[in-house]
Amino acid sequence: MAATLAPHSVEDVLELLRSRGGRVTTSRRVLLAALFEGGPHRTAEELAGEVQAQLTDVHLSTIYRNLDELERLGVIVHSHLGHGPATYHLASETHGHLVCEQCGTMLEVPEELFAALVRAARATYGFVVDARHFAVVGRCSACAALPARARGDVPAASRAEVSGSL
Amino acid sequence: MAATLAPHSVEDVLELLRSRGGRVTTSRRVLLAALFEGGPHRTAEELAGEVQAQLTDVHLSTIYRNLDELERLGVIVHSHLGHGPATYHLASETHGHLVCEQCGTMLEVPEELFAALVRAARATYGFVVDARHFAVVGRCSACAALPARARGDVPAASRAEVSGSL
DNA sequence: CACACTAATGCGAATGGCCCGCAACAGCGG
DNA sequence: CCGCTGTTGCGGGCCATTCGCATTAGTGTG
Repeated sequence: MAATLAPHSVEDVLELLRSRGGRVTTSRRVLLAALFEGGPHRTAEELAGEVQAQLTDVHLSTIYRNLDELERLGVIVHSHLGHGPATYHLASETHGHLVCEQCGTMLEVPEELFAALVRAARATYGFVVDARHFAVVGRCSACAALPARARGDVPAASRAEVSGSL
Repeated sequence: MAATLAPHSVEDVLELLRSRGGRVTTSRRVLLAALFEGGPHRTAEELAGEVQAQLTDVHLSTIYRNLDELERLGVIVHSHLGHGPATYHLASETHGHLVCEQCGTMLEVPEELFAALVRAARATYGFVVDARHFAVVGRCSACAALPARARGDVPAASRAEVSGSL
């Protein structure tokens, strides 16, 4: 709910913002443009980079504040993939994540994959699952094929390559 | 190896440790005792507290290093519940977590709850899910009943009370 | 049982991700 | 054009975790 504010154009969001007593600033406009144009899964820092490409003086903390605000408005959502920084994306582009804890590859998966879990959690515990917020970790098909507990031999060097070649 | 090292007594683990070229130190002994005796879901800092109650000079970084080591051996597992610090518990006491992002309450749930997801992920993507490592977030029955948009009004003050009254 | 070899530790400092307080600034309604 | 108040830049702070390094202490061996 929250009234399904999800699909918006930049202008729509700005208007929503204004209607809530917020103000339309350049940094917000640019941040929104970045969110709407670029791919999903960008970290605050990446987004900051994109914004700063056009507006050199935008401070990281402003990015965080604006991301928070947008999230409060229901426009975007952030997820924690693996151990690294959170990633942000439009609420309308929502999906689940499977992250390989061995090689760092990330798979985006449709929310339906979680349907049974969502149903069971609600039925059994009255708990409404938000399958998008935290990634589901495990091992991807390639790594799963390796000798099971090779983990000891392969330190977490992988982490550097989060999200593989996506 | 590779093999179900999960259920151990303190001594078993120490022996495993030694057999891998590791050394049995007092801090490890005490840390293991804490892990075996106390409840699940303790953070590194909490564990450090318990260890230091008996061995005043154990440094936090030693706790982290030992926890890492134990995890590498497959003796313990750590999970990320909500946004706070990670929690550690014995691999044998494994279960999933549902964390309410509104009030912070945590539910421990049997792994079966994830059975369908695990099956689907493997069937569709060849991905082997580890449902324990990251919590599944959402809203608990109480919070789900509230007007959906209360989020903006209730800052994340909740985090302090993680794990509610369990 | 002493020794050497090297794992483990204490310590402090650093890192990374994120948030805060404050004073200056800038939308927006009037 | 003004003033009210939301926003921003900036710098510093905080928390969880990690690192480097010199020192200490398990261990198998002789």
